[in-house]
Amino acid sequence: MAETLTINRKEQIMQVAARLFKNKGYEATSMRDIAAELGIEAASLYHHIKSKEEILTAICFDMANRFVTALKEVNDIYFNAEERLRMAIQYHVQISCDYLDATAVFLNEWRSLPEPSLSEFKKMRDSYEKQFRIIVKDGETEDIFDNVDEKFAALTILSSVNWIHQWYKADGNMNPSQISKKLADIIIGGIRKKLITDPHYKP
Amino acid sequence: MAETLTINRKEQIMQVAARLFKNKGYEATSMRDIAAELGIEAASLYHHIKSKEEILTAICFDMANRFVTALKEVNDIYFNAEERLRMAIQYHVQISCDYLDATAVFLNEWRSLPEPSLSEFKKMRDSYEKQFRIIVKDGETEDIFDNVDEKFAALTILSSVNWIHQWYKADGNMNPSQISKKLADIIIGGIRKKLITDPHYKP
DNA sequence: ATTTGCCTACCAAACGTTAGGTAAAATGGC
DNA sequence: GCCATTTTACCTAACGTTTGGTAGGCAAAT
Repeated sequence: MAETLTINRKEQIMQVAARLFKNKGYEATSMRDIAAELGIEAASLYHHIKSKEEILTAICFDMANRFVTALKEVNDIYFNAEERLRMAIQYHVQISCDYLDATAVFLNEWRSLPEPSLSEFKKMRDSYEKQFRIIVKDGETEDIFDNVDEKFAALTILSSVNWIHQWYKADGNMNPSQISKKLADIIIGGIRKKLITDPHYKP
Repeated sequence: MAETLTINRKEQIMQVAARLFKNKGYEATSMRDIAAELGIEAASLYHHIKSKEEILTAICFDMANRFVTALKEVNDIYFNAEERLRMAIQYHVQISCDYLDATAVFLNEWRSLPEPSLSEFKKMRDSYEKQFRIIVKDGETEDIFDNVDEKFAALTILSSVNWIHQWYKADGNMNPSQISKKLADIIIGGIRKKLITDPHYKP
């Protein structure tokens, strides 16, 4: 979550919670843990938030909306499949790096969402994944991508980008733009149509 | 875990626990949950196992050893980097599919391991990842792989194979061998050296 | 005077686990 | 095969601790 000069207590709670949820897991993080990080008592958190579940729900749906909105933008601005895929990966990587903690929570802790949020979340996630499938399918139609199983390709793409929260460091030697370019190169290189004149190519 | 005709109670506990840990998470799964699945009382579990943590530790280290052993075999049997990488992916995929529940626990629940198991686990995991890096590096030396950042490539490879537990179904339309071949094709296709005669290639 | 944001005290429920007991199964001697 | 003894695998009851959360109070800020 983006840093501002002064943030209110609720926002502090969300940020600390996201960090602790990422590192320990939602279930293993107590309200007393969160409060201690903020230098207050657990009961005081309830002045600002309704419940522990409210925190998790907010983090997960905030991230879901970011990813969905970014992908919509990609589809609105770009037209050919390779560009869309590159940009989709780039946006996804950028958001993941900008919101590392919340992304980790989004990816790993949704199982603890209460119903009906859980079902709703799964729908959003499935819809997001389907968009990647459509892009791959369009690439095949445009004769630029191999005839891969587009569900498989989409899952592979998403799985490779969804691990960044485990190793990315803002002060590391790769920035989000470089990461997304390298990732896109590998993935797109892997699903792009090959010519038989390529002596390294084995069908 | 492989199915045998009759398994003892301890093995039943491990299997049920792995399934529940995968679906609900370790922390959110109580001993009463596990016992209920087996039709007994939670206190009865302690006749067969020492503690909840013992279950998690056993699952995680059992899987770690499987992956490590398989990779060692790959390195002993195969010699060129592409073959090693293909086989490493194949073994990894096969094990993941054979032990879906335990793999998910291995990948997602290690954070709850007690010390010193946690530190030991991280070492094993880092060592396993380093082996993938060596394979990629060797491929560059053999002039078959692009000059990619081998840490990045290894992480990308592992991230793409480590999502299978989320969507693989034994009765689906792809078996582990097909999955590993497709995955290896995409990944290796993505990191393989390209010729400038390839008209689709943009440096 | 009212609002805000914290505190302390407390609650009911849930947790992993221990201890003692008992019935059924297994074992070994005859 | 029978029987006494031992072992096994469960049960109930209970423990100490932790959890998410409520309620009332108070001091500082508005």
